[in-house]
Amino acid sequence: MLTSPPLLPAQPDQAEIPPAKRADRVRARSAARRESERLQLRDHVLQIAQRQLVAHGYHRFSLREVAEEAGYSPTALYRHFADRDALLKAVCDRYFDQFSAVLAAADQSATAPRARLIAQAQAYVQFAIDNPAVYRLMFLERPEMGMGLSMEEVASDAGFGVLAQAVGALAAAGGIGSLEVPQATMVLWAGVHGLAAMVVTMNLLPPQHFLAMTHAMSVTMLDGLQHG
Amino acid sequence: MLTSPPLLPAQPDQAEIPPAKRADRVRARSAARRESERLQLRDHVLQIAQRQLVAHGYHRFSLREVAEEAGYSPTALYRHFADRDALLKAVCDRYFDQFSAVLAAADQSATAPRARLIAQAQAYVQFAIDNPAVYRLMFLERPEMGMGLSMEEVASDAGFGVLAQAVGALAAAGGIGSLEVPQATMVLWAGVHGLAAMVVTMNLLPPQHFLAMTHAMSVTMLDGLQHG
DNA sequence: CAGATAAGTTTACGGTGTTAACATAGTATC
DNA sequence: GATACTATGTTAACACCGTAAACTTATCTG
Repeated sequence: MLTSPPLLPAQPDQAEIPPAKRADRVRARSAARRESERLQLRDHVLQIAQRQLVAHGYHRFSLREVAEEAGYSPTALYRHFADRDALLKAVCDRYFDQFSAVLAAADQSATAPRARLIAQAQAYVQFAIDNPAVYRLMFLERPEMGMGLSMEEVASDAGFGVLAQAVGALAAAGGIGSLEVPQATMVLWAGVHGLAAMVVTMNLLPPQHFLAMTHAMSVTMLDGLQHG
Repeated sequence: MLTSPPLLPAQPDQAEIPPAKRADRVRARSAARRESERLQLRDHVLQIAQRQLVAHGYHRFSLREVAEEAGYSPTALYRHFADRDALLKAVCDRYFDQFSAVLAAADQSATAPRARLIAQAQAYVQFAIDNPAVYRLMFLERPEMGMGLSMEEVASDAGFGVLAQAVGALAAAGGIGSLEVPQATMVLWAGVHGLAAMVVTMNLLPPQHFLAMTHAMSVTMLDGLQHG
């Protein structure tokens, strides 16, 4: 919000500002600018990496090719990422945020716990249909790179939180029989994850069928939980 | 079934056998022996490939290293396998037979359809626990190599047949509500597959917990099918 | 015996991730 | 303001990888 900007930026009265403080401010802003440039570059590289991952899949994904498209020498990326897997993990993290948002949106499309969970399941599998290479990277190819997801990582994930909360609401409404909430949560996740994994690793059926099967699986599990 | 074998194999009377026919027999047996040697070598290589796959996983698996351990030059294996993925696919096929046998054995450990299906699920996940790298190769890394499993391949698999038959028996006993048998079969498979996939790609929980969860998931789905 | 066929080797090509040594620009310090 | 330092690149090099082509050698065939 600048007030009636002149053609030339107003020169601050240098006499009123101690030179030392001004130097400090310049230094701070310079550092901030460099940091921002660094982040911008990182973002640029990640965007390219993301597209190449989608295009070629995990094991054709090439660090050198990313560097070339980004306009760097092959080894330049090592200043920003420890190694190939670190770069892919960064792509992964970015998608986890997006995935959580998708699940949260689906969750808010309904109010009854049962309907919320069904909507989540549909959105979950739809995400896998839309981003098969990404889903594989996020959930299936973890052991090929660094390491598999730990329970702590999952528990702190926003998307898992959305699921866990809906299951809690279901339990509060008496929709869960003998199972504990954490177990019911894992069972529901595993069931939908199984369908998603099939979508992204096999050529069994056209995607629409998998959405129908997701519905069937959801209601089957929810019925089973209620009567168990 | 040889009758009282002498110390030395009986020499067939050469005078009574036309030389031409004997030559034919020698030729046939020579071909058979060569074929047998070829299969034996193939088997040997597959055994080594199998161990290295388990040790290193899919994407560290190296054709050259297999050749070295088998005592061949790197390119020799191309006489027996089209390429790296063909070799891995051969390993895969071998394990599919073993997997089917495991499922069939579990199926026969019970008589009631519900109990048969629960036993199958337990054996299924137990197999994944015992052979994580192999399970990944068989079901999760198909797109990285040639191509994903098709519906025809699955339908013709013995293991899937065991499952489908048990689901058919369950339906005959009135254990399935509104779902069709094929859909119920896929839902059950997908659910258990989801747990197995988690076992072999994540570090969420110790394996025993997953066996307990497999039981919980099985009964939940079976209950849901019945009341659906 | 001559020729075809199969199995295996050597050599070579283009690709990969990654390390080490060097260049350079921008910043901090005296 | 010269000097040292740090961040960010580069180039060169290493050790792999899968795979194709040409060559050698043994075996079987007519």
